Amino acid sequence: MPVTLKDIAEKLNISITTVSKALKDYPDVSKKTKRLVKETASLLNYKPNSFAVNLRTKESKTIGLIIPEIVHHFFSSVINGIINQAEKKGYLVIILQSNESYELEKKQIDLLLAKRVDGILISLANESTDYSHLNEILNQNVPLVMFDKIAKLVNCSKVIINDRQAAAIATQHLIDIGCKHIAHFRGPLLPQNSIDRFLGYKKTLLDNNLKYDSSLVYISDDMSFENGKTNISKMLSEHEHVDGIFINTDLVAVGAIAELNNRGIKVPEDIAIVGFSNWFMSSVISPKLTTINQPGFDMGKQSFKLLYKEIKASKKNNPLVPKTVVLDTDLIIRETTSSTR
Amino acid sequence: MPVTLKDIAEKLNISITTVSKALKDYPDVSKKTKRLVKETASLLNYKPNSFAVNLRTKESKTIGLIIPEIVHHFFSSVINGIINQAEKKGYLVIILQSNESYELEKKQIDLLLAKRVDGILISLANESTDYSHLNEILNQNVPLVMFDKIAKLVNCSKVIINDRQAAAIATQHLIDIGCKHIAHFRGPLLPQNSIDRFLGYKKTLLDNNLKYDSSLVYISDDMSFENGKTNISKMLSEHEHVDGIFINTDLVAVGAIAELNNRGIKVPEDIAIVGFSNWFMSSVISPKLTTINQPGFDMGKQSFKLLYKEIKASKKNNPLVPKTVVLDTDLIIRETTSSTR
DNA sequence: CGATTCTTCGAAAACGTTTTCGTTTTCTTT
DNA sequence: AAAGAAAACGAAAACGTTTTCGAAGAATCG
Repeated sequence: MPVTLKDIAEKLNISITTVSKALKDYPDVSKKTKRLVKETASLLNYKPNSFAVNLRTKESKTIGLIIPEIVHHFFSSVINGIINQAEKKGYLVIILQSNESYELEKKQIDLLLAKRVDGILISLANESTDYSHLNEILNQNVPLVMFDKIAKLVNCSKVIINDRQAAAIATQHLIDIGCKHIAHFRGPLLPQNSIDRFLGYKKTLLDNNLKYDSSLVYISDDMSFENGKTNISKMLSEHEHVDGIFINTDLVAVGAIAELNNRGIKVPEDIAIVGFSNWFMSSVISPKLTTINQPGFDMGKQSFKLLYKEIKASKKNNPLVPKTVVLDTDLIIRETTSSTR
Repeated sequence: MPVTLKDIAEKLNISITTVSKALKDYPDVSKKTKRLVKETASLLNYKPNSFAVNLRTKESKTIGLIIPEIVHHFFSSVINGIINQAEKKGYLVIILQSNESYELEKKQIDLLLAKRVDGILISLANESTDYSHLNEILNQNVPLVMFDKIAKLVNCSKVIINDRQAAAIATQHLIDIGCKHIAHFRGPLLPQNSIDRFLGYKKTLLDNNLKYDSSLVYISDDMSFENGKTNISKMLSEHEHVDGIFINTDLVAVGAIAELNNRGIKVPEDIAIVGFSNWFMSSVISPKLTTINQPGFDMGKQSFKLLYKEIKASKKNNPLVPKTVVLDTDLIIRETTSSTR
């Protein structure tokens, strides 16, 4: 049987109240009894019963995290950042997966609300277009912070990168090294990310007086390695003089490079490539991929920091104005855009 | 304010007891009141206060998971398997990271015990050689299951692969395709995994009447990409006619391949390579890596299943004999060992 | 020494649920 | 209609903690 306050109290012949207060350094307990209590507490190896503490204090020092998928370099980096930061503040993290499904996302939120977590961090599933489940969180006065894949319309704090700007930098880089006919492999139509990256690509072309040709934009529905290969094949059969491609995600870019290698098309000499996300694999393939670094760890860290502030404010019943943090990305130049062109 | 049993009771002018029993379908409540209670419960959107339930039932339907690192393809697959299976049984998962540090591992265990999770899943840090912290878990009667990186001496259930056999299969494959001088890049000295893989390699050489040469065994301390490159360099300067390498982990193998590519040494024509783990990247590099598939998702699934049984048994105060589940691995033959040799 | 202020302690309520066990009500049977 | 059995309900304790508020004892001051 675990030892309780009562056990300590009986052993010392004092009241439970005094024991509790002694352990929490209340001013109305004498130094002597404090010492006595603390000694026997550690002697008996006393650990407060967190269930009782939760019930009494109405908080569990636990937060929930919902992400589209765990097995994904970017998201696991985010998780890492969140857990690290949370631990520093004494919070534990329950992780759930939406598998990019709206229904599942909804269910996971219900689970977390039922568990009465102190706050929720979420990156939306691609499918999610209805936001009632998110507003449900806010209605119950549970602090909420969204990151990466967000819904602009939901009134909560957010942590994102400037996708549009990052895409512009990537595209500009291709232009700077001399590319004239730049294609784009974009992500699915819905998520804000792929829309913004596409817009950044398009605007940069126009800003540089290059013509925008919609037939040079290919969609990768599932952002897979295969997608990269098939998109390249399609592109090569439809266009002759493409000399650069900005590709939404590294994985797709890696597929594209593999197919180009197969066909004996030289990267970057014939076609230069810029990816997006800086997955680990990008630096170990050949040629190494130039890409946009997406700061996953930092995004996790910032997200928790924001949530933490909200939790503290909400305890004081002191609503906080939602805030959006935009993180810097940077262009990592590697072999797929550099060499003697 | 969240609605409680009391609210429902007052609204219907019955006792809290009856409300509670009605919601849980006790037999001594009439069908009529059950209907009434359930109706108003969903009307008021009643959600049981999990803190109170935890305190009363002494369980939280939450388990803890400690792994060396999250940003790692194999471990994130394991996490995925665990979370998936746990959810099916109504359990949530708190994830912590040991960063391969013994001290941190100890601290994380304390955190989980303080939270009073219903059970703990752990894969050990490489550093861990002292097991008192693990026995502490067992002493407190908290169910414990270890997976992948285990301690044989701790008396709990375990889920592992047969590292020795897998290494034997990998080495035999190299022999079968004609390799005569096979090197081994092993992991650190401590973890059981790298010991077993080394032993599998050695035994297979001897079984095939090839001589075992300890100078052909190189250690990768941190199992990194760089490790692979430096090991190759060292090996090439010390040995001339190595024609095959069995490498403990895919990442190291990828580094090795990169260095061999740099030096114009052909894989697999000059040197064939077999990796270990089947990380995602292994199938996207060139040449594609032959490797041992380590079933991460399934390992997570089996680990939770075992833990679940232990939790149920422990509730009945009915100790369970620890069991060790050994999962199958398979050899995935790709380009680094196949071609026209 | 009496009155006042500090210092130190403890009784008790509260958090919301589950469950035991006794009581009341209803139904069946003769 | 009385007695017994069955069905339906509720009082109360318990889980272990936190915190308010009052009281007792010790110290201070005039």
